[in-house]
Amino acid sequence: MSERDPKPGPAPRASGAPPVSGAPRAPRAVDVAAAAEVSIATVSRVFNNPEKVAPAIRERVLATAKAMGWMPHAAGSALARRRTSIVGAVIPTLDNEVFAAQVGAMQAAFADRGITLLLSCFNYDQDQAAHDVQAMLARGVEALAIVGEAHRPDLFASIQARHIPYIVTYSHRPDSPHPCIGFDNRQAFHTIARHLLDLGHETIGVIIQPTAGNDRVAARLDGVREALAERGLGIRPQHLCEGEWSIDFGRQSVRAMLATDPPPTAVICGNDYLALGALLEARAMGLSVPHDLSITGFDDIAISRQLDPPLTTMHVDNHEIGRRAAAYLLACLEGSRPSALPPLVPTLIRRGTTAAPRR
Amino acid sequence: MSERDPKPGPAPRASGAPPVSGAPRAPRAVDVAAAAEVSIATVSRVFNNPEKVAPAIRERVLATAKAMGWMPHAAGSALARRRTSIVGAVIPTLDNEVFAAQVGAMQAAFADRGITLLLSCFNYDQDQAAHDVQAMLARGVEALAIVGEAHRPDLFASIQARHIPYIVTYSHRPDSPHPCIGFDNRQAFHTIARHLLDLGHETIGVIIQPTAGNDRVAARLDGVREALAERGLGIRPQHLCEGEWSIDFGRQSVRAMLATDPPPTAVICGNDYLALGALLEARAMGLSVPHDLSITGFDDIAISRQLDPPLTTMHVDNHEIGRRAAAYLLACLEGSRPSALPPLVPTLIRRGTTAAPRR
DNA sequence: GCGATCTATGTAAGCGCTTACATCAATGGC
DNA sequence: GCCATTGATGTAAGCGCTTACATAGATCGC
Repeated sequence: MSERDPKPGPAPRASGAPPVSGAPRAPRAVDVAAAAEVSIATVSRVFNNPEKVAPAIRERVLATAKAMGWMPHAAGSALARRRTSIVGAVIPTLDNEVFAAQVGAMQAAFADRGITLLLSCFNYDQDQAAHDVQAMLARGVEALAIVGEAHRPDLFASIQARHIPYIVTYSHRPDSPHPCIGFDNRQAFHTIARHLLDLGHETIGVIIQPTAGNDRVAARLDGVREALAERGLGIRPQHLCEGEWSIDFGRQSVRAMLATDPPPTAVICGNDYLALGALLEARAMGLSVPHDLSITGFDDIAISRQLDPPLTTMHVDNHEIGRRAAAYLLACLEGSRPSALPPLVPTLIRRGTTAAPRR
Repeated sequence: MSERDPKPGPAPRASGAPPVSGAPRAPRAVDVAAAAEVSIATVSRVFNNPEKVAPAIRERVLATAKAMGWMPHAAGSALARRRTSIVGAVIPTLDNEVFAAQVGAMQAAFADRGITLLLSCFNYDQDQAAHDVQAMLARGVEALAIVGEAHRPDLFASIQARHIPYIVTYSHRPDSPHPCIGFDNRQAFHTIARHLLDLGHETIGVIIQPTAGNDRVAARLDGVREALAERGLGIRPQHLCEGEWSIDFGRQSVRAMLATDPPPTAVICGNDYLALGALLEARAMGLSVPHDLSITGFDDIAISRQLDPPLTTMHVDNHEIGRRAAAYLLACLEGSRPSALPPLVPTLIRRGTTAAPRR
């Protein structure tokens, strides 16, 4: 057909010639097309619209591709199709089983739809989170799930500028500007505190993660304060320990608290890891739990039920959060505009670490 | 210059015109170039070879890009550059803190070099693993880290066909055909068994993960058998429980074992979760650990040290495995061909759950 | 002061793929 | 039996970016 006038310029790579040296290039669609004696378009159709290709040819192409070990290269198709089939998940850390479970569930849900999950762990560092989101946007993620809403405003701004669907997980505020799937942290801790108050506790300690830059944790503390206030009580400063969640921090906090006068008769912990530490240390100090000290956790991680005594905590179904987040994003990607998501309701699991205070 | 003869065909998108409807398209390099009054090549250089651009222009382009919220789109650059800057990690599950730690460490190491980590959890299913690897290859991963070497042969074959570097983690056999970073599972369990034998135990039970399709676990069992055989001992069938690793399986196994006659005086567990279950159940049954029953774990997960009594186990530095795997792959990507990797040596941590058997 | 050398920038050719449109053969209606 | 359909396949135009090479000033040596 139309001959293009040969211009000076880089000599076109002689595509038929064997590679000059070393590593054999990966096969491309055009190679498969040549080998199967069809056009490149047909090869593409076999993989994207198989019903549009005659069965005989389809099989031949499939066989050829398999023999050559060829699969459509994602970068090329992403470009042509303007769809990367990648979504991103932004979580604080994999070291907490709670987030690992969410990621696992999302990954499974997306994999079913041929969507790849990109993961970022921001280690509770807002700058890291903002940076990671940028990187994900550059990678062309089509949707984003993010733990918590206490992030730099430009993080959300840059997502919104791209008009891609996103969802905040592990948190739920009715008046949040963001779509979110999770539970009401304040309400949950209100429930826990109420449980202890109803048992007759009046001096209640709190061991909690750092509240700065963590909306979920701040809400939890508020929930406790609110419940106590309703009974005319408060948290004494010496009964409030805030620090990195870890079993060790739970241990040292409970030890410090029990050295105060009067000591608390119950301790509310921001998560199960802290509660675990509190429980182990209390027992190591020779206290009887729950009679000398009641302890509550949050999340209901796997070991909590196994402890002696088993931990009273609130159960959160993190796999369900992951699944619902994935379902929401998937729905958005398919064009529907899902309506407000109902919050999950964590349930109080009364086990062996709470009881009425000793008189 | 050379006019191309206008042919019938799709009308070129009037790129200057505002989008006809709805969603504003994401800005492209060409838009930034136009706005900054430079060529598209200069824009690209600003982001890839900034030193080749005059400072004044560089700043102008940077400012324009920022104002427009533009970043080079990964799919486009991957294609042009023939480098995706993606590597894949293939692990059994995130529910085990051991693998979560490896992934976390790798992710951090790669992120430093601008490399994105793609994650797949194959849930101990070999077909899933093979499938996931295919998907990753299609995504253009430039390297791959895979837990264990008990995989379908075509999994390794397809990696090798692509000539991309890979590494097997959490396992180390001197005679493995694959580069690997990990430890000698057989040796490690030989050490554990020896520890118990040296304490005077002769009736030793084993609670272990399914060995089928799991080279690491099979090697562990071999290690125990070998150590016992050296003393003329063996594992009685009723003292060998093989099943899914979970705290509950540890519990029920120990209960079953203790109902046999004679019961074992020590139990070797395939990992800390199983040991945890064994310890909790033994205590719940009123036994004194370690005097009535010695228990060992493997991995040294976070809670193990915190238990009462603290668990005797072997410590494996999984973050280190992740870091080394990442370092190895990074080195390969930079062209060097690192030599054989030395195995890590897990260390026996004698804590409170092992002692001489009661006479 | 003039050609040789550099340096900064622009031009355009792909990277590997998808897909709108063109084409061509086979089919069916009347 | 001929034209309008229909269905299968091919052609070629991008998708957004990088980079080899071309080019045009600026700089420098003698």
